[in-house]
Amino acid sequence: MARDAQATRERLVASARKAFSERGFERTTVREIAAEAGVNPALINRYFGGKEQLFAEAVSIDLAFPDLSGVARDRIGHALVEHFFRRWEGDAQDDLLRVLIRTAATNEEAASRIRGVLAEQVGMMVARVAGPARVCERASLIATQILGLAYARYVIGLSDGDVAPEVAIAMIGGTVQRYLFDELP
Amino acid sequence: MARDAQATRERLVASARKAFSERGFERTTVREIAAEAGVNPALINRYFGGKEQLFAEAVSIDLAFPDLSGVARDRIGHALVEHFFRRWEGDAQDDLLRVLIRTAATNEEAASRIRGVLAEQVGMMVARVAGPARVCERASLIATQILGLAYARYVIGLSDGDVAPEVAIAMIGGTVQRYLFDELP
DNA sequence: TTCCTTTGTAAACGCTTGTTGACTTTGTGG
DNA sequence: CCACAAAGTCAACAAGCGTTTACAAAGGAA
Repeated sequence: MARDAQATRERLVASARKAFSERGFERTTVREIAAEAGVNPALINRYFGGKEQLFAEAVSIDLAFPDLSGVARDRIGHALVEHFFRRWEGDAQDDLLRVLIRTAATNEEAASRIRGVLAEQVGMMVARVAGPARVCERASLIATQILGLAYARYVIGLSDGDVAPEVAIAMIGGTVQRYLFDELP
Repeated sequence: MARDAQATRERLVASARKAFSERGFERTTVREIAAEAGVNPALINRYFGGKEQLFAEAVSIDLAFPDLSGVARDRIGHALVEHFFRRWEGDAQDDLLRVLIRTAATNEEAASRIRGVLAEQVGMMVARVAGPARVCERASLIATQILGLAYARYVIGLSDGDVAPEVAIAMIGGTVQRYLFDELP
């Protein structure tokens, strides 16, 4: 080995995540990514094959749902919303959900990725806490609310002044709670 | 007058709306827009000054909230969600909210436009039906849910199979109802 | 040391983009 | 009829993009 190729790969992936999360896929240039990583743009092609493949590699998301077994049944919705808020408050500039939400707007690959996360991770969580009945519908309903919250905060730019975290956790938590457990028509 | 410049302008705006709503701002080219309108790309610069200005002119949105005076107080949320569904079911390919949601992801001008609509139109509606107290918070909460619904359907591509309209109207209508009238913490 | 693979750079390529300025067509008022 | 302004076309521009190709530095093995 010479001059640690592994490390440069990882720096490129990190720069890519940051750039994609700030500007989305189309507005981000490989030249920017390479510059931020301190290397030559050509390396992106050498290591990943191109911009598309770098994106695919940079964006693999894990919602990391918390352990809900110790949470009272009537507080699960609130716990989930609180989980996302905690995740977002930490200034992880490269938060992958943010990358995807921004990028999915004009990128089918990213949209498909979100559908996958929805079906697998959210669906799994719903099945675990609320049982197997109508999992897909409940997961989709929850997704409309959580994606909307993320979109409003990080794309539209609504601030804590517009939706204070404690208000959001209380009210939106109640909504998720309903989507989890209320009887569907 | 010769060869109706007014009509050409309007055809360009219509093509622009359609293109922006399908592909967002960056992915749409002035050449596409002009081709769809059946004219030369140079006319976009002649009439609007450039792509940015065409976008600004093409996107001026009116949510067109229905008259809610005849709706029972405990059904207002449902009526609102139903209103949006009706709006979206009609295959208005050039629906402006769709344009904005897609474009705002990477375009600050569009994001700012949504903030404006939120503050003015949604805020106004909330004030009218629920009174002046904490209008901004209620409007923001409603926005997270409605934007999320639109995002899920038109960006992520969730279908009626994932969230059937009647289920969505019932459940999400209930949510909007809570955001309008429930006591906030 | 010498060789040779790995890691990185430099410069250019081909393409598409938004935009521009000069030109042509068209309808109409004098 | 005929000029003339309005409406539209055409071809080219400069800039930026992702990508490729050829070449230089680096370091371990022989």
